[in-house]
Amino acid sequence: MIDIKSPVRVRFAPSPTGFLHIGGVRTALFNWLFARHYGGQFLLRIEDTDEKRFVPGAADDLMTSMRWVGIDWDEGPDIGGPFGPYVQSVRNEQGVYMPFANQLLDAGLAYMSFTTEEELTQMKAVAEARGIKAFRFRGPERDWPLAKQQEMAARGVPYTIRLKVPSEGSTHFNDLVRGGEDGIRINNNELYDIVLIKKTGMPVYHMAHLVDDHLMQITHVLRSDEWVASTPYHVLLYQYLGWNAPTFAHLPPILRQDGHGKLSKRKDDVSANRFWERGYLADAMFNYLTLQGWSYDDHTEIMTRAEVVERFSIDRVQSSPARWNPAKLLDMNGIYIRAMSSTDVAVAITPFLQKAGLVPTPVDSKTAAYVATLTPLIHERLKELGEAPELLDFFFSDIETPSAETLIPKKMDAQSTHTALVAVHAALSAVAEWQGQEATLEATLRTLCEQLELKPGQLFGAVRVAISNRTVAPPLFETLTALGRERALARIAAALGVVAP
RNA sequence: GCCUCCAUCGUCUAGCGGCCUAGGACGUCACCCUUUCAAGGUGAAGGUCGCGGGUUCGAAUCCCGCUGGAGGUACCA
Repeated sequence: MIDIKSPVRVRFAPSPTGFLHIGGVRTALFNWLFARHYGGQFLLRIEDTDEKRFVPGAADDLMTSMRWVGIDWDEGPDIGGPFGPYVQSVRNEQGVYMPFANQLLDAGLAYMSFTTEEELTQMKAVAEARGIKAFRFRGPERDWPLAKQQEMAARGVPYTIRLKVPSEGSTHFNDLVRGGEDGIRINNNELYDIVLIKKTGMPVYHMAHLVDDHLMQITHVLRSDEWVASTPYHVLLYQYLGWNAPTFAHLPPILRQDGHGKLSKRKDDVSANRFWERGYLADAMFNYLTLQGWSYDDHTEIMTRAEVVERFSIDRVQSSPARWNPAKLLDMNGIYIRAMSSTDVAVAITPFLQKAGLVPTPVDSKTAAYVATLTPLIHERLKELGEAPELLDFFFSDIETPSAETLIPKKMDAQSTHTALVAVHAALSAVAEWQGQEATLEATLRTLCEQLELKPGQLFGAVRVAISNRTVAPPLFETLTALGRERALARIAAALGVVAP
């Protein structure tokens, strides 16, 4: 059992470079769960130090995605907080980072590097040509006196500020989920002098996130697995700055469905907003994501938010990768949909019906009532709310008269189908009031089956196709009454024309 | 290439030295229910616990090697 000291402060710090994808949501979720379980704070910070990849609106989009899944934050760009602002570009404008870079410069733990990117690639190429397997950049200026560096800078030569990484020894850190008891150790000669401040004056991730984590009093860093390789730099930076490092926990990656590589928003259709667009329930997504890299025991899967918060522990976070499994998510979504009341489902599917043009916007009370009567017919058949329009469209709009091919049931021909449908039309016409008379209608058609010596499957099938122009539809008699006597009879009449002799 | 991490049914996972002839879930298949499709019920197939060595009376569980996979190797995060 890992002992976590309260109070904890954790954060999710995405960079606004596009839609938030499922992997990002999972990282945010685990941080949130950690904070809520241990009664600490969870904050959101926007890391927009990459001017080139910045996408306008991405920060808002990502907050929408997080809220959708049910992740709220105690401090953040939109709500502020005692350690704000929570956007790095703004913090940089306020001069948050430079003093610390200067502190390192003064202490001789960082240096101004005048080596250009071109020169660097050149140096790499030369090293490679000479057979040096792994080129680890250490700037020639690292041994210059600070005065000489400042002199160059004063002449207007562009420079970056690089961390002076030791060439010898090793750097070690512990991780709550990986590396075992001994933690992770890396030889310093595997490291290179990373850039802390770009020549534009903008801090790089390593610098910015670390300063912010310290200033914002972050106690635990739960982040994606891809950061373990750069954690040694962070450990070094904490030492150089004289700060205590937070506790690290690197979360397992979510691999693509084929297991080849991490989930990526470019190659995989996994941006969070895609899921609510298709009719995934936030609760289902929450529950599914919870299980990507964490488990409670050997059999419990369906859990409420409160239960997960109560049960979450970092000990049970998996160190091996999870794999994106849409089929499992789909199944879970179905479970959550079935757990809803039909009234709630009716409300939930309405936007999808509107989007499909089946229902007016705003929806009038009469249509809303109709949707409510239709919903029970498809409720348990729904795995994505977005499937509702295709399941219900024939209730809202005219159908194409079915072809003879789809209309004629198994082991029957046009002649017998025609005879059957004529009989159906007559028998059904004889029932004057259909409202609530599903049983009467059923009895009527079953009697007809006996008279015509047909199996229910055959006769019912023909009627189903006649009224819906589809072979798969909701239960027949509920469909009939929901459609209404007049429309249903008209459709049957139209259909029997198709198989007329 | 080098460095780091990871390794149980197709997939997600339980398992932290004897309860394991390895449990659950998704998916797949069969049967039942049944007017189609779902849902529900029952059941089945599916893992020599990546491979090879150790340690131990005893290993999926501990150690070593190998293999495989992932991540990193940017003035991106």
